[in-house]
Amino acid sequence: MPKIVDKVSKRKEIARFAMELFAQNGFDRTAIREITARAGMGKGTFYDYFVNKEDILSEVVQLMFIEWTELIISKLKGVKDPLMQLETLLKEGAKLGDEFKHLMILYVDIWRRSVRKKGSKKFNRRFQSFLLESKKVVADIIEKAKAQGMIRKAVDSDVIATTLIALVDGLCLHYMVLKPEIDIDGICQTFFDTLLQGMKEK
Amino acid sequence: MPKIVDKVSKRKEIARFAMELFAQNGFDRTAIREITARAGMGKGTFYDYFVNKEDILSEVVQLMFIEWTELIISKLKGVKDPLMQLETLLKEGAKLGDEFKHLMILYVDIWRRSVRKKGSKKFNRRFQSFLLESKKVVADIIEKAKAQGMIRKAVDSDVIATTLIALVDGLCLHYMVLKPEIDIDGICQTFFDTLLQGMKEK
Amino acid sequence: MPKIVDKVSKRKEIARFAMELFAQNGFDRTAIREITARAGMGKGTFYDYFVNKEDILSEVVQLMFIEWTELIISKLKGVKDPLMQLETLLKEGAKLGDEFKHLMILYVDIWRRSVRKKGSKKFNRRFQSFLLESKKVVADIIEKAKAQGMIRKAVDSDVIATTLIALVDGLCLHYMVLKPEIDIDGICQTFFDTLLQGMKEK
Amino acid sequence: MPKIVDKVSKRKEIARFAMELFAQNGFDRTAIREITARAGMGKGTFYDYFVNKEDILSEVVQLMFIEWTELIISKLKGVKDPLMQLETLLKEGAKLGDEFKHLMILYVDIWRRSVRKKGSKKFNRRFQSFLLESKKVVADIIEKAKAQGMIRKAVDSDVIATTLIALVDGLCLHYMVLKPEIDIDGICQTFFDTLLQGMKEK
DNA sequence: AATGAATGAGAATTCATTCAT
DNA sequence: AATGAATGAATTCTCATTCAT
Repeated sequence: MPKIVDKVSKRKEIARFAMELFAQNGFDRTAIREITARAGMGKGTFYDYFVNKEDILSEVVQLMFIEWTELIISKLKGVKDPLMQLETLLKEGAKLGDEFKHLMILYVDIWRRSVRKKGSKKFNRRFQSFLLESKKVVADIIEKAKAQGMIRKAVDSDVIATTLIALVDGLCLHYMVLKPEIDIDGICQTFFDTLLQGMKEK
Repeated sequence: MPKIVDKVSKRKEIARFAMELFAQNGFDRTAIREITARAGMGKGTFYDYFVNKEDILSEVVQLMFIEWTELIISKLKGVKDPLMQLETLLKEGAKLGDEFKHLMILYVDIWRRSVRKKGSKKFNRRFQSFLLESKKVVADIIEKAKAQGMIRKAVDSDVIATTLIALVDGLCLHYMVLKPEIDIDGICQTFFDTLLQGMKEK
Repeated sequence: MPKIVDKVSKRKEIARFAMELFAQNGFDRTAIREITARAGMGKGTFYDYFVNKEDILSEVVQLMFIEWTELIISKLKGVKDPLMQLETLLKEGAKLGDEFKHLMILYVDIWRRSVRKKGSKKFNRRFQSFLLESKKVVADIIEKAKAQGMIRKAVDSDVIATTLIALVDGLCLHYMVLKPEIDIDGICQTFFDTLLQGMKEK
Repeated sequence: MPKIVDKVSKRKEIARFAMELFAQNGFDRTAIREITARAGMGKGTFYDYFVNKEDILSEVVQLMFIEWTELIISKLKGVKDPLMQLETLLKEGAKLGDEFKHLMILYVDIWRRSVRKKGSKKFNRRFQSFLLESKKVVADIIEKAKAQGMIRKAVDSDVIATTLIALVDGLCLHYMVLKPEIDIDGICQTFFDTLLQGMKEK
């Protein structure tokens, strides 16, 4: 009997190495050879765990999703007030590309693939789930704020969640490119105050 | 020095063909041969106008900027009320990837390159200018709204402009990936109303 | 030594699965993994029964020989007259590639290997036996025709058998490639009549 | 202006090198690298002349056709009597694999590809033309024999030509595999005499 | 005896870039 | 100035075979 390998966990293990490389050089510019070399295995073994290069992306997306979520959760840890949570999310989210540039590079790569509709079914499905779940997390926070009477009941939590999430992504991108010329904290603070004003009970 | 002028305009001419191809297939997946073939010239001639493949990107960014700006201007044409202009900008901007998917593909490609800091100096400078100028256009509209007493004087037009621009980019991306599951018009409308509420005189 | 017997019969069993695959995709394009998968065994086990990939070919040749022979016998079943048997052999043989294309693909693959002298000793020996035995079957029919006074005693049954067998193979090939443009039945009929004329008592 | 190359003649030149290699090792077992190495050029240059590996086969088939035809013509040169020509054709044809084993190996490779219908349109068309033209040459000789009253007018020259060509191919194959055990000259002589008997005026 | 994990040589193909003309 | 012929490094992927368990 040969050594029995947990294919699922080895997939994840390889994907973790791949993620590092994709983050550094992008998906297209990372060769299978590099991935397997870093994982300390033979080139051919890759294909025992992934049907082709594309296949590893969906695994990496899942990994990034987990990493991303853990990051956000750690940022929100200790913040109790729902409104403060939203503000933190915006501020910290916008700066994510600063602290975790490698993740951001991978993230944009994924956006690019997804926009071009080049990815596999599995890849696209996973990425969409990621986006939708992120939105749900934010919507839940807004609902809590509503429940605590901090903002109007009429506020559409889904709409605000969608826009906040999109805004975080947008700011993240802009901040990365314009970094020194932008006071990201001030911008987030001021904008959030203005939006909050609009969400409060008149 | 008429020869110099020729070089410059030929650069632009070639870049226009390149832009079409980059928009279709992305930068990496477009071969020099394809560009020169479409431009009706020999493959080697490319290197008389660009030092390498990377070099053509900065030219293309400028072109995209012009195209992009003209697009936005045409969308805003006829809209007189500054607030309506902002709303239109948001709504139409978010849907740009729908109507002009090819431009969007190119746009994300450029974001990717820029975030990775892989581009040339010239390329990055041009892209930054593009972002800053876009923001300025929006800020001017907000200033007009302030001048007409539609919103509070205290509103920071630069901050709101920055966030709106970033939001447009973010929504654009999300919309492209989640298209069928998102009521983009409704979202933009509701969000803008809320934000506006926060910007109005109490 | 029951184990020995097991090995032999398992060889044949595996070879039967291999034959199907070789017939479909050719020897070179069939992977060991496909064979073992279809045989419901582990990939490594293959090498407990065959020294290498080449080794399975000789087993397959033998199998094909049996299949082939059964096919011919079934075609001749019911035909009593030796001359009619020869005619049937020619007609049906030439059309074999039509009805049993998969066998034909395998057959040509084997010819190719044999002509190139790339095969193992065992493989070549088996293939030669196959050809010689086929000839013998035909020669026997001719002898019967001679015995019944249908053709001249002077006819060299070995020569005619050799040429008829070769002709069947040749026609089979040509028919497969030129199929729609060839009236194979008419050709066989006319040719056989002419040859028969030459074999009959003057 | 760069060096101007006659693409058509260079194609043929490369194909000639390829033919040698295909003849030795078969199409599948010949790497592009080997072809270009023998042709004294870089690996990439191959694709300036052929769209892919398959593409060179049709060129090689044409080459083989020419070589084959010249061979047959040289064999028939000096033979005036049409019947003798047919006999020569049969005898020499059957032995072709002996003298020109390399061509034969290539020939069987081509048969294999054609039977499997794996080849490109161009390849298949060329091979079919080759077969049909060969048949026509033989049919013409038979017509001449008829014209000179050597055989019955009623003989169907097309049918006999088709079978003779097929027989040559079949014998060639059998002879290559069974060589030492076969008196090919005797077989051809005897068979042809018998067939001739059937074709003569009663 | 049986197995499947691991391997790496080797295949076809692409393409930015150079350079002789 | 313009060109296209030539190149070779690099890429993805396949698969017969080995071997530890």
